[in-house]
Amino acid sequence: MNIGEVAKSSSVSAKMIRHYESIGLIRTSPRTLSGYRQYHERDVHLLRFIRRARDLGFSLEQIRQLVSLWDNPERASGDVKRLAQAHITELDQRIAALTDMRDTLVTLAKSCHGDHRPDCPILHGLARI
Amino acid sequence: MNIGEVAKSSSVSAKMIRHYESIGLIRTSPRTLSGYRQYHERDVHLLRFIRRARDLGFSLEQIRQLVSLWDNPERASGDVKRLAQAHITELDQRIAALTDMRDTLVTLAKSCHGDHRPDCPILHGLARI
DNA sequence: GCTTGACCCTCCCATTATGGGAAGGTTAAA
DNA sequence: TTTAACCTTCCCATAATGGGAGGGTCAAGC
Repeated sequence: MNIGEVAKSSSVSAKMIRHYESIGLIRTSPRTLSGYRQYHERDVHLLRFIRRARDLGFSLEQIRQLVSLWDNPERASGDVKRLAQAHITELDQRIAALTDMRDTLVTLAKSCHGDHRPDCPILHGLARI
Repeated sequence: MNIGEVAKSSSVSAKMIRHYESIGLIRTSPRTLSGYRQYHERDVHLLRFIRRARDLGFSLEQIRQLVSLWDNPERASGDVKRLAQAHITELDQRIAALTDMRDTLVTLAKSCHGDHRPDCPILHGLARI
């Protein structure tokens, strides 16, 4: 399989596949005589795994750990669970921070009459420390 | 005031103040003969405004618009409110996306016994498309 | 056999917001 | 006068992704 076909079936762009190779997230693939990268079905699986983990907000560094666990039949499921739970905690913190921002903005926006008059509590609220 | 003092009282690093100047978010400041940037109290206010907007998740492009509204006594409060509400919508979408990720991960983690055994539903869940 | 279009290759640059650090000039206090 | 704490500009780095240039390759149709 050439890179384009793998890209299509894994939903990871060819650009990104080359990038993942260059940073060592996936192994370098064999090449044809003319230099084309050659892939197999198992590469598609790995790339789908990576894509899905990205969609779930894992960083490439975290995915690197997940991949090494995935590759390793010796790993304990506890290792994977710990990684997942650390990531859940991280997501919770980001959600809480965004929710705080949102609530502050909603409060500011409520107090603004939002018409043609120049006076605006949102700007006052932003200016005040 | 030199840049270091402004940085301290606005909570915006000197590095960032120079950067904001270079991208035209704030005006170029006057210099001393030896080239030191000189600031006044109103610059501290503006930088605090920017800092607070950043903390609320506004991008620098959005802040550029807010600053021009702030600077402009002619602007209608409705303009500001529209910007704020667009940003609230954006925050809501990001919160929803993160919450989805979190819920998926929690479901996966729950189904994983998390002990020394190698079998792990989290990895199966990530691998499945 | 030759053209053509769809591939593929590498390399460089851009994004967003922030920071590190080098190399060198300035200021103020001891 | 020395010295420490400033300041300056310039280059590089981050994370993840994409755009595009310049050029090679492959397969199908003529």
